[in-house]
Amino acid sequence: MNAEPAHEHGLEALEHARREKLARWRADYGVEPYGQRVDDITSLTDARALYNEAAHEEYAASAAAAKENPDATVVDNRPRARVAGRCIQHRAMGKLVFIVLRDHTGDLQISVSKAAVDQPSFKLASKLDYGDIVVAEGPVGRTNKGEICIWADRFEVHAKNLVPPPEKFHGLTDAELRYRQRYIDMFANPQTIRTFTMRSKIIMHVRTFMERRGYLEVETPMMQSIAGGAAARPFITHHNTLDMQLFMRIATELPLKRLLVGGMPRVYEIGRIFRNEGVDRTHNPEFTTIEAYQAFGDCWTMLELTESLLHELAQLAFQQAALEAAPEKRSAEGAGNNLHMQWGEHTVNWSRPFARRKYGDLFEQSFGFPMTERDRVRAAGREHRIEKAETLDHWLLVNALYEKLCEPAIDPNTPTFVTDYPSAISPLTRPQRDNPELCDRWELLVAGMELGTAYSELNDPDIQLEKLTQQLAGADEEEQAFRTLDEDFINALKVGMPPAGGMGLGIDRIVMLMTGETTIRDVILFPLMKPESHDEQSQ
RNA sequence: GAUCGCGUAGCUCAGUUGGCAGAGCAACCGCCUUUUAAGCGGUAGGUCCUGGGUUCGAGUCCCAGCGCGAUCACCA
Repeated sequence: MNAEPAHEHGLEALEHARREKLARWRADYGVEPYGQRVDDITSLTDARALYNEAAHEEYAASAAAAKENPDATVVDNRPRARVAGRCIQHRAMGKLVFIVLRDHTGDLQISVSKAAVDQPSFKLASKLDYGDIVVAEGPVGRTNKGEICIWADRFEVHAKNLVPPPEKFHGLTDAELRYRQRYIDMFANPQTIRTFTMRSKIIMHVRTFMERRGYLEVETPMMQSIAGGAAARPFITHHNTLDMQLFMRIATELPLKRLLVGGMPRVYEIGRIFRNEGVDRTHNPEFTTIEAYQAFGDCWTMLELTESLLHELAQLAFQQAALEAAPEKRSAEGAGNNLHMQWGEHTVNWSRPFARRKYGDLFEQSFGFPMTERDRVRAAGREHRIEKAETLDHWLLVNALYEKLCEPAIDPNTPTFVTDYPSAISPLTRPQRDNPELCDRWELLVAGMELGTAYSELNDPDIQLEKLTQQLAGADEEEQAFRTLDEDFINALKVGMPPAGGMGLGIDRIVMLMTGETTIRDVILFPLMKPESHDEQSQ
């Protein structure tokens, strides 16, 4: 054997050891540890379910009899399975090796006996590394201790692991490494695949729900020359041959409304949007929303739609939690309409109907006077040290106070629609006929998170132009760099948009609530990370 | 951006009043046909995040920086 180069240490030495093993396997046994197509693989969970007690007993008895009397025949009617998985535990006991494999469905033990396979296979099995990907085949039986186990008579390595895997009991807990090397996190922490499987099921359910309701799914541009529909800072990019500045979209709202103008009665888009803002437990720069628009609906149409959708998703999550029984992450109780789901410190009650509270009532409840009393609002602004309390527009000040005191006062355990928003902070919403200071808009709050918003859409081009112009006038120097009046949108309204209800929901936050994950990074496969620093280059 | 916490072997973590750098797992060699985080014997593995300072002596104390996390602010 080659002497290990003296300069290698740590990670390099560990990889070197595995490369040497790989070379030995090729040279000594003629095996190729990077395998190829294998058909008819049974998942580990399905293979476990094949276990047949009677067949096992019959086999065990006849094998014991055959030991006493060499003439007796061994009866083996145990079901057979071909499985594949990554080695996550390895216990070699001389002439018998126990290996625990893991796949996307779960874990299963296999055992390789020296007597049952050819010599190369046994050598591979006994020298297998944690992290290697294996194909094995044999009868499904059990061990003396009762563990269901495949007694392999075929054993192959189909991918060699060269990178030392995380510690097998504690797994990978370092949050940064979990996100940077998600492919390791996924096999080290089975919850990760469960969460993203649930995410997929939720999105699929949203699509079938919207289809049932007669909505058409559409795709609109992610790269736009004007980033409209929200007030966030956009990411800026550039098209080379057209020498043109482009923005990544910050909302899907304005293109979708153009589709209402064009004559699509019900449209929705599920897609990624991009906001150049801070990163924290509930914000990732790119995230997924659903926006839906229904001609001749209003914000109450959207309320019913949203409440139904979320209630169905909660039922789906409830069933899933019951199936998985992953009590450390998730506990859910109830049946039918009675759905309580734990999320962090909270227990969210998804029973219908959700709560409805008027914005103004919440304000008055917190401050003891109506939000329309300008002098008292100004005084409250000073008292609660709102930034620029002296000069801020009345309604912006109301909203600052609302967000500081009223929003946190909403019961986090009860999904709550806050309705009747001030028009002044809702530039795309139609003012109420009998009280234009308020508008038909709601926001949905669950567990302290804003889950979404909906409007009765403003379809009067003149009022819309006035509101957008007003908003632009209030923009500071930095904002003016990326805010432009979308004249074509105004033109579309001039062509005529039917009255409509529109709604937007944050898919990632919904997935958080339904899976019990309290960090948005745990429901986004590859959350945005700073590049890893290389000390030689920085500084 | 502010505050707090953390940064020690591939992973998970100890490290006392400032006094020789530690454990378990993983790796390597050996033994073992029913293990369950297998066990037993042996070997190897360290820029204690980086830079400065105090000190006879710093993983430990001080300063600055970097990275990560949490909370807050920002995000209609």
